[in-house]
Amino acid sequence: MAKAITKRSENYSQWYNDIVKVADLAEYSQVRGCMVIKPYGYAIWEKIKDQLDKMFKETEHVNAYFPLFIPKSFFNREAQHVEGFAKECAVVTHYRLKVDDESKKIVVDDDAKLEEELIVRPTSETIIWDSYKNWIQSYRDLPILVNQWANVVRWEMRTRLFLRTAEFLWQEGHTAHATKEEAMEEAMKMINVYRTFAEEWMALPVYSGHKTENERFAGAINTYSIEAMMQDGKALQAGTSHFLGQNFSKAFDVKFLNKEGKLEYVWATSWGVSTRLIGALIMAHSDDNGLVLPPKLAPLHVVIVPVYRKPEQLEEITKTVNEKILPGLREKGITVKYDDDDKYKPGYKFNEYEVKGVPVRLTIGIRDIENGRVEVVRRDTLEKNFYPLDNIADTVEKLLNDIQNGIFKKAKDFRDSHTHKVSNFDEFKEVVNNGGFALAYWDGTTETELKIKEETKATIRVIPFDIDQNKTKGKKDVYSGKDAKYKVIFAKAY
RNA sequence: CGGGGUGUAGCGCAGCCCGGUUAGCGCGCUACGUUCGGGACGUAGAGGUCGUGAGUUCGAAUCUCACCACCCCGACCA
Repeated sequence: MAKAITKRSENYSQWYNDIVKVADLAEYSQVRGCMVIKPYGYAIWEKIKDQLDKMFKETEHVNAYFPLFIPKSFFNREAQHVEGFAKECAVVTHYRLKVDDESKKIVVDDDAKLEEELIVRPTSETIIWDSYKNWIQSYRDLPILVNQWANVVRWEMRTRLFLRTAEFLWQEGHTAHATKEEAMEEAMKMINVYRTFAEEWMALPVYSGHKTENERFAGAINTYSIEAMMQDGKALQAGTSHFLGQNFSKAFDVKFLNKEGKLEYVWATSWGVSTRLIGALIMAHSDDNGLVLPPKLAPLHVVIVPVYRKPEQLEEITKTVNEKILPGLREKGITVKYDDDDKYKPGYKFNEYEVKGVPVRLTIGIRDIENGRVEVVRRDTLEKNFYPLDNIADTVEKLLNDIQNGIFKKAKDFRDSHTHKVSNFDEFKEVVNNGGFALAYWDGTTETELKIKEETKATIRVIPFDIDQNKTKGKKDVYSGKDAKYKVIFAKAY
């Protein structure tokens, strides 16, 4: 065993690191906290990106691109926003290097100091709203429904591949609207897009709902979030959508003339998901044998491994594969690789594709051709079966569907069985400490929320949309014992 | 920023305490041969500014000082 994977039960976070490594998704670079996303990891990001981009366009959004650098002064405009990001900004102070006369080494040229420092964007609200000021004069200019695919930098203290890196890739939608209602609707629409994407494409069941005031995005009036459960029972915030009210339009003085001829401030939203989704994918579905990917996001759906001894045998297998397998699969839009590389043995290949989470493997040898069959292995269950060569494309197509649905169900069953209603604080602590979501009543105060966090490290992940909050009457807060306002999900989070 | 740790071949490490010829080991890599239905084996080989700088010494991977970088555990975060 050249590539050992730590078992989840032994050390969950080491297991995660091992998966990233053996599946060849990413590695740390020479730059602190920054990762190199390797081709296979990037291919997954491209699948995510392509589908989301399609969904954004279906909801009438367009893409644009804004600068990487933001003048420092822009951050002064929105007080809460600065406060949220100031502590983790990379700052550009100079624009030139020179060779030092004495040491002969490259040094920063002190003569090339910037008049005003530039901040490497931690998020783009400020620079975008500065532009929107010029774009918007009339209600006829609204709405603006723009998305940007970009990288951002947040100088985090502690980083983890995909989950929290100093630089990460994401998309950020920034919309401007004439009315409050329309903006609120937009924020809700986009959290639902995220939810659909998570559940239908990532096979990742999520709870969606409001964030509490304390957990809100810096500068937002309201933040919606989708929260997923990882296999250690911890929560991962997988996507957020914010109703920003008029905070940014006021900060950047973006007004429009309405139909009545009156000047009004514009209403805003922003929403984003990042390469963190790849971390979610890994931690939700993978097992001790390696990565497990939902077929809809797998860069490669099917790999075909030939088994042979002599060149003539390989030739015969190749002929069969080319004639009877590849065309049918490709016709169905299934991505397939025939790995006839003679440098590696079948056993090596089996493991290679298994750790990389390729959903379906076909193994074919001379014996199989004689019997008109092929061995089919599904990655999620590792089940092996022989199927007739004849309608193999249909078989594989159905199998891919089964896997997509199967891993969603598995993840949902896991989440549901680790989500518990708790009626007192002892139960609460037990659920949260054992890894799980606690459904509990909350009195609605930040004070209680913070005390619970201090004692248990659990936070309110979300005030779920699909819980009728009117039914909290007569219920008591799980910690304070005061009258409950909401029924919420508490958990330890990444 | 507080606490701990590590820098030696592409990767993972030993050697350092107690200085001494040519700096080792495993994996990986290259060539050839035998293998090939779950990570094959043999033989031969290539690969090193011992993190950087200064000092002690006849002699430094090893001792001293400074610096740099990274990792782990906390507080903060998508």
